[in-house]
Amino acid sequence: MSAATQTERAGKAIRDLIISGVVLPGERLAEVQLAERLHMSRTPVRSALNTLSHEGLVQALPGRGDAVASFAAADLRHAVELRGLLEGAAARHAAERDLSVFELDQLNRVLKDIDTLFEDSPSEDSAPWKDHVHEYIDLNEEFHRLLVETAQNPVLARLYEQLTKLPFASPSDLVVGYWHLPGSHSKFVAAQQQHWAIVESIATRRGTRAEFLGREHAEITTKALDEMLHGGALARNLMAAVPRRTATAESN
Amino acid sequence: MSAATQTERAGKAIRDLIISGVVLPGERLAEVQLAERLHMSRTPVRSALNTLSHEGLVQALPGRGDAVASFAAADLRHAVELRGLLEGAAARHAAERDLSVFELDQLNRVLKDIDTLFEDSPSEDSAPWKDHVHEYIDLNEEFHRLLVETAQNPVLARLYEQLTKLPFASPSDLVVGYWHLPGSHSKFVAAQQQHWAIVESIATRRGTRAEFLGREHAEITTKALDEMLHGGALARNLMAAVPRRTATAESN
DNA sequence: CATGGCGGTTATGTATACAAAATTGTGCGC
DNA sequence: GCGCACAATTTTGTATACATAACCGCCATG
Repeated sequence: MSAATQTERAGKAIRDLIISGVVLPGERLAEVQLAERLHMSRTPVRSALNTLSHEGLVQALPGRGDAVASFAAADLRHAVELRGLLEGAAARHAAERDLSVFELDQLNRVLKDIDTLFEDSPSEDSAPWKDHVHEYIDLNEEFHRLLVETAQNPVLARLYEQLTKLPFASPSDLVVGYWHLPGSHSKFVAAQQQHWAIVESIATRRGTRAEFLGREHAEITTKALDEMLHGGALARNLMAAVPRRTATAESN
Repeated sequence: MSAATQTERAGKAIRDLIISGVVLPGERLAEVQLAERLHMSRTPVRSALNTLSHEGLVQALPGRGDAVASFAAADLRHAVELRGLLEGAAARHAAERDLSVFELDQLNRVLKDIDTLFEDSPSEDSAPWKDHVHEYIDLNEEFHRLLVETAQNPVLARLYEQLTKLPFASPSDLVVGYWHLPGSHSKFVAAQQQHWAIVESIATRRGTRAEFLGREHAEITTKALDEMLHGGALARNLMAAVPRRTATAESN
């Protein structure tokens, strides 16, 4: 039907269960229970849980299966900061190596597309602003992906991928929730200016500037994160480590 | 016998097969074949391969099992540089937070122990120098482990762990091969001075200095790595991506 | 009443049989 | 002789049965 293998289906399904908050942080994930719910055998469930534990979404308990991982607010901030660190390193690597005009064009084109988006809605009150969220997310992710790819550093790319597997560390994870908040428009415009500055630094081979711009770029996300945390706009089901019994039966 | 579960045994065994060069980079790792060799069923082998692919030692081929991962010389350098980046971040975090005297004492004590080692053999010609390798490795690893732990940043710690799972990215992976090369003594002494400088920066809350010292500290390893690469002292079985047929039968 | 062992129960760990997919080899047609 | 399709074989993916270890309540005992 949807995915290729049962294991992939299981991974997606369990991830959704966690992110949507159906299962809460700290809660045990029993194989049989999951297998029943997903209408498959324990084998692919087990395999998926193994993968998810490596990705950090579930915590493996030695000899006692797995539980949903829980994160503190500080963890979110740290993850974003680390993404900035890695993207900064990527920007430096890109700046310090010989990159083709094609690669630079790729980066420029994505940023031009984002510019077009903002020209189309120059303020928060503009009509198309609201509808542009997903276009922006796609383009933003494409830019960050390109940036890491352009560094041509497989080890860095791997580490970056592992970090952004966390459901709040990816470049666009918070965008959808922040887009509609008042004052967000200027933040995204500022972020886009940083995008341009990063590419300019890369094009002119200024590695140090590129690195620090990459790090500073993450600060905007951190700011947005803090606003969302204080305003309660962040309905994250991953954070509160509320212990809850397994409770398959609702008899009480 | 040795380990707790078959899966752990499989993981250890396969890792050894790869690191010792029994199986070469790019070579396919068939489950049945491994299961036979390790005298167990496919299930724990499969589980271990899954884990190893997340650690980066084997590469998962979608739908076609796994193959031994291969690394280029540039990958080794990049891994070391990234370790410096993360240790620098850890040092900064440690410097910028309120750490207890106990934590500082722990760091100081490890460094004092390393000092004792060097006082015991002040030059390469000193008698006990050769025998101190493993003591140094233990203490060095303890220091780097403590440094990351002191940052109190679980996301960073996780990322660091994932990076150092690579068999050449860990702080002491190259030490044993470099120890006996001429001129290494001064390098280790210099590294130890950087250790002290890092702890001093942390103690005096100088985060930026701590971070850059952490990054610079990795440069020594990079230097050592280059020497070993040029001198052929690095008998790594992970690097050459020699394609080889599966060849269970040697009939031809 | 607290505690510690004991057995029932449930969960994970492992083996194996079977299904499906991919690879390889082979033969047919051109 | 070359290429393509098809079948044989191998390999991975999945289900299920069994083994083993962890958990939980109970009862005996101090």
